[in-house]
Amino acid sequence: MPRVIKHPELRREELLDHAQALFLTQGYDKASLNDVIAAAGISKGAFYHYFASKDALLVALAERFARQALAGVQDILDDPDLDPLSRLNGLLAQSRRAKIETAPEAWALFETLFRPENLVLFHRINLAASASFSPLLVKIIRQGIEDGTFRTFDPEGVADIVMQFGMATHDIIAKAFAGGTDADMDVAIEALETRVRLYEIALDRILGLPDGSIRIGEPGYVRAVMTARRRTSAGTALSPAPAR
Amino acid sequence: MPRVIKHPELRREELLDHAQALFLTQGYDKASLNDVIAAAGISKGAFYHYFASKDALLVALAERFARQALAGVQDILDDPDLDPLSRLNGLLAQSRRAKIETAPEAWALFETLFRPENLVLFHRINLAASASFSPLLVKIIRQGIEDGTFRTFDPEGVADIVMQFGMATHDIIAKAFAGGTDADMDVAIEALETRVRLYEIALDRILGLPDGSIRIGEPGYVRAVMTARRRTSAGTALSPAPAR
DNA sequence: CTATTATACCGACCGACGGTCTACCATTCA
DNA sequence: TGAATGGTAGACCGTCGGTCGGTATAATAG
Repeated sequence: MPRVIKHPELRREELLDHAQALFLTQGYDKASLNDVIAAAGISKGAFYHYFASKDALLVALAERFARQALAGVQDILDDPDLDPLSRLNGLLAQSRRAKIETAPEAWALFETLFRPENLVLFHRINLAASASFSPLLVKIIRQGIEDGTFRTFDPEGVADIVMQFGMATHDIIAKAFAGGTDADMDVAIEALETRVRLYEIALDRILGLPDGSIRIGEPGYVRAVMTARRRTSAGTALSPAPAR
Repeated sequence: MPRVIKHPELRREELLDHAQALFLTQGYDKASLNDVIAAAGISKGAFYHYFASKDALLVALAERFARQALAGVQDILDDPDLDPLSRLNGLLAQSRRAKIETAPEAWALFETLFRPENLVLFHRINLAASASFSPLLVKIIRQGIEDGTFRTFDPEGVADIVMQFGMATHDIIAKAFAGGTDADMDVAIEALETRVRLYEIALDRILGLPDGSIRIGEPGYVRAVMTARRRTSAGTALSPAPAR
């Protein structure tokens, strides 16, 4: 193997890129370190120069995901004109938009992330995301309580519920696409649509808001987005490698 | 090694017992098949006579857990005199009671189950439990809607939320005990107490009930149980094996 | 009471895994 | 020019989940 020397940060990012592709397509356990280093065109020694273990690679990957997700909502966080309810709605809607509408690979990513073989990876991302987002949610909720918009005695608890609902929604989205036929998917979309409505109303009531205040997405939004996706990107999803 | 022949069902249960102990103390990944068969005093060949893979062992274990949990609430399910709200409350309270108050090993189990190394095992149990319990919850909620007690348009969604809340509570309980000092734990208990109250109110409102209808446990219940636990069973928890 | 088949069990063995280690090459700075 | 440094290579190690050929016991049939 020829010896190629690259800028360390570039190497690191490359490793994360290849690890991401392999972990998502094959799962964390099934994708071996040898696969990763082969894809990156690098030796074992070089790998262990950058990461202490396979697990450390996973953690770094999860952190990168969380960082990217945070960057995606930074504008909403920074906007000084937003009241707490609008900011919360913006966050909820954006988290949906970012993962469904934007970069095709981001969608493929979420479609893939909920497969059982990616449980560990998903959990790590979840941890990293919770660590980043929960404090922000708590802050928003606290502001809402102060200015009288929200009414609750447990901001942290509500923030957790918001995160849970968000994750549950993604889970359902993934399952909707996992189903085979178009008819299956229509059923799944319908279920998702009502589920999102339930989450909206649940959050309204938990936060002491009038029904209809929390808007994760307009009614019909999910169906519109997903049928659009279905048209434009059939086969875009990351698929498991055919053989090993 | 002498050849000992046992009744197949007994052997199978024994294998599950040893697997349970090892998976919980060391985690599914860290506990090797060799550990399991050594503990069970059995050969590799014998193991693969009973289970197709290590994963199959995990699935069987998860199913056994779910079966036991279901058995623990069978009386509430069967009681013909319970109205939907009482039945739901009974289920919620019992799920807490069973796992906190009863058999010491059951408690140690739940304390252990939330450790990161048991993620996979936990997830499998969760799946099995959801499969068993969700339909029952849905049925109860449907009845409540029919007789006018509950008001919601998505019984399945509400059932999911109930399960989520239940699991989240266990998570918090485990963390409360994981903390080191007594002061840490007092804080954790307080947090758990308010969190349970939040879940109660959230479910009230999601189900269109007056606040205070859902009772997961009396106020102060968590503190009482956990301090009792702390006195009687310090060190009962399953601890990781010291070395390998 | 055999003969035969089915069942429970054994343990050597396999390829692949994550991880370690030594050697070595390329650059930098003395 | 040469020593030090940090990135890189790949042989190697112990262990893992899983396979396989075989053996002992139990069950059934003739």
